[in-house]
Amino acid sequence: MALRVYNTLTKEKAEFTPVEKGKVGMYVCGPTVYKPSHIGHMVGPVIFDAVKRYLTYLGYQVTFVVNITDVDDKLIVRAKELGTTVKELAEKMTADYCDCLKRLNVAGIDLMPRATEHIGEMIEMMRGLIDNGHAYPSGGDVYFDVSKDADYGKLCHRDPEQMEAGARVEISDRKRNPGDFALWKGAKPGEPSWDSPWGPGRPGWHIECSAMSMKYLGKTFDIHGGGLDLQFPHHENELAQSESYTNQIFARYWMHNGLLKMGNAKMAGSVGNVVNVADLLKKYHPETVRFLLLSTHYRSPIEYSDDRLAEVRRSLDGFYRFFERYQRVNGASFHQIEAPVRQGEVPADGDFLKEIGGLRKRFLECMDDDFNTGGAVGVLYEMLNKLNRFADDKKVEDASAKPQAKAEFTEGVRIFKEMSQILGLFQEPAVAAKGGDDQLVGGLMQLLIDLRAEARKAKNFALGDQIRKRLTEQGVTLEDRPGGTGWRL
RNA sequence: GGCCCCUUAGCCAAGCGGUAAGGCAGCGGAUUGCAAAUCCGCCAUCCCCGGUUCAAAUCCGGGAGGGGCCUCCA
Repeated sequence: MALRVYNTLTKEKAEFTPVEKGKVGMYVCGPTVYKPSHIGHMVGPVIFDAVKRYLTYLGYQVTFVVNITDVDDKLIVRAKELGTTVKELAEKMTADYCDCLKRLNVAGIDLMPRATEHIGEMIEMMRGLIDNGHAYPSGGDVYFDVSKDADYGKLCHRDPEQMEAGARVEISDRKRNPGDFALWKGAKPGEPSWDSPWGPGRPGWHIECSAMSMKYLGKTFDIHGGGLDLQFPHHENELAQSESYTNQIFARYWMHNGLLKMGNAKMAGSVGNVVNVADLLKKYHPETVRFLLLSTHYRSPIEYSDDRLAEVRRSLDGFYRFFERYQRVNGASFHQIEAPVRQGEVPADGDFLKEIGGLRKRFLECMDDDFNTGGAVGVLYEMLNKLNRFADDKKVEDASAKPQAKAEFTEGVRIFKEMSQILGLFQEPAVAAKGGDDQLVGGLMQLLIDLRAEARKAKNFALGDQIRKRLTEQGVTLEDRPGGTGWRL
């Protein structure tokens, strides 16, 4: 089966074929760095990180670019409020953004170009657009002339005339048409500015993405992604100016992710209901957040709430307990397993591995179908169930377990790991139980477990249960397993 | 006012014409001294009304409810 991708431009799924065989260029719109990142900012990066992982798994060499908008009205206003410079604010907030990405295991971004470092490219592009009649300077500004672009509106499937009807576009006597948008804004006193043939100023919002994406990925590249709310005007304008400039197709596949919802409204700075990533991560492990974002298909809105996060946290427990189980069987951590990337069928002997192989196939089919991570996550749960069942049936934790059974079990776990890596999940121990590494706590726990064991041996269950009950009150759960008693927080 | 999209069990969520994945919660059972963990089983006919089809959650038309965009927004 081949990878199929939904394209906003055509409104349908089509088989994915890159411009250049074996390579993929992917550009995703990043944040305007004027405030700390909220969770909504993480949706795109996490999803496209998974997209890159999967494309890489399929053998493509992927270049993943996320831009940083480091000059803009909001930055100027915010910097003034804080009594700092735009540059300093941008640097600080970019660091925050990068830190959030790192914690959510978004590891695939190759380049993060800054708008302010590409003024030259933008000027060159504007010059070209003015020369070919698609843009015009006006009173120190430069505008894109929408009326000169025959297929303007094709991304959003809108007729420009209809849009203008009830539109509340910025009125300016410098524009020829109300729908025209600024490529360059003439400097006002006190604002950061750069020299240009049209006088000092700064770039408009859309031009940076055209200039930078084409610089790093070429005039025609494969995937352009971003939030659904960026479709218009940002992406429509980006597309219009780029294709007017090069006379070539800009991005071949436009992918738009659904927005995060708080209750029944989207989460956004403009709505004022944002949840800071840094704050959130104080309460929930990053993997819980990543898992939540990948549990839904990327084009659907994602329900966000504290209850939901708590539920995800609970549902993740099954995986984490299984990893502990694996460690009991093999003595090594699940996280150290090397799971090679294998194309095609995995050779399988025996019903168990055939079953796991079948699930692996289903997982891959989900990903092939427009990166259906939600379906893929479901398959992961099914694998977990099969793995546990096999472990129960064959008693792989017992010393008497057959080496053959243990080997099959281990191979099954490797396949599970191979799949989970594609989603960027379970890469590191997520619940290194608080205090679990602490020698003193470990020693004290062993003491209590030993005392309880003695009480139980003497059939003093009342005392044994009291020890367990009081530990439960402290948030410690005991598990009596064949090989002895374990505990976790 | 215009343009899009969504509606699947108590909650979250796959599904893209062939008779409803998965998770959380709940219930019953195995296991356990009792638990925990794990396993087994149970738990929906897909917002409503029509239509197309041998066959529809899936296609078409209408209705109801919710959301997004048209303005900065991931």
